[in-house]
Amino acid sequence: MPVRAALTHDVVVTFERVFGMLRRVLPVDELSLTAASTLHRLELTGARRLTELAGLEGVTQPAMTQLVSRLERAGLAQRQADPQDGRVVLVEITDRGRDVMQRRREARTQRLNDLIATLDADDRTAIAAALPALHRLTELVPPTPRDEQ
Amino acid sequence: MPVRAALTHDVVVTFERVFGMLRRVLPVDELSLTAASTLHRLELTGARRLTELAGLEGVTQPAMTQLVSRLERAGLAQRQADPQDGRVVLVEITDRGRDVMQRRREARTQRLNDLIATLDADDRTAIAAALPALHRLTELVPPTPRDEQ
DNA sequence: TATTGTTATACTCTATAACTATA
DNA sequence: TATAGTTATAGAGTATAACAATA
Repeated sequence: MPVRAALTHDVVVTFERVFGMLRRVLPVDELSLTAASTLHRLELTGARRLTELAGLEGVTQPAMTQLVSRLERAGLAQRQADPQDGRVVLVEITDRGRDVMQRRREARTQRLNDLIATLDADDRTAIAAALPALHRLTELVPPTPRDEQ
Repeated sequence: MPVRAALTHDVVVTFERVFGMLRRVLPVDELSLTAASTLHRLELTGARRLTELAGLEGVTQPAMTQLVSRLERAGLAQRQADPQDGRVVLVEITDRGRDVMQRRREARTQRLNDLIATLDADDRTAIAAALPALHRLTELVPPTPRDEQ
């Protein structure tokens, strides 16, 4: 289907432009992409096993071990023992971690707000109208791609 | 303006979800974000000075020196002398660099295409309708934020 | 003296391989 | 013996500070 393929190409090019723009506009505020994504997941879903987090975030188990150690050192997450299985480490976000994520979202929103405010009403409407579709798009990805390997 | 602020908040949250989804779906294929962005810029605009690239990409001069060295080692870009000014290094993309970028875009398009194809027609239409607005949004960012410092 | 770029050094983040502890 | 996690080691990618070369 040529129409669909052309749309996809435009989507890829536009997403890459948006990526680049956000990378320059939004400060990393001390959290790596994986760190922020992991904390966000812990915020939404509660405690998770370390290996499970590694699979969900698409990094190796040693990488997640180190990320969790860094988050723990920064007071943003903490390890817990699993009473059922002595091998397992459960990871959960701390109150401070929630605060940091909250402030991060506010700072990013403020930055982007200045840009979006300069768009005309039609453009803002078009973006707003696409958000539900984009949200559904993100939900299409199998959440645990590594679990099947 | 509450409407506008609410929109921005939703945009930030959705963009972050899209970011995370793309990070898991699209393989990095050996190019870092900065490397891909730099090559893309060199593709579009031709040879640029090293310091200029550092400013455009939002990294320091030493970081760009090292990135260009890695790109050169991989055969994707090359340094050239500036005949007008002996201090200046001009960087340009190679034919192999263009090939790599082309294949990268094709691979990403193919991956995303599978996802987008599963959306319903209304969602695809909404996303397509938002692309021009998103493109304009990316153009709002001053291209060389570090030049003014 | 100012500008352009490189080198030196250090830290984060990632990977693979080898290891420890529990099941 | 298999699974969960950590430690060891190496490389990419970034920063700041010090340096060399050219203007």
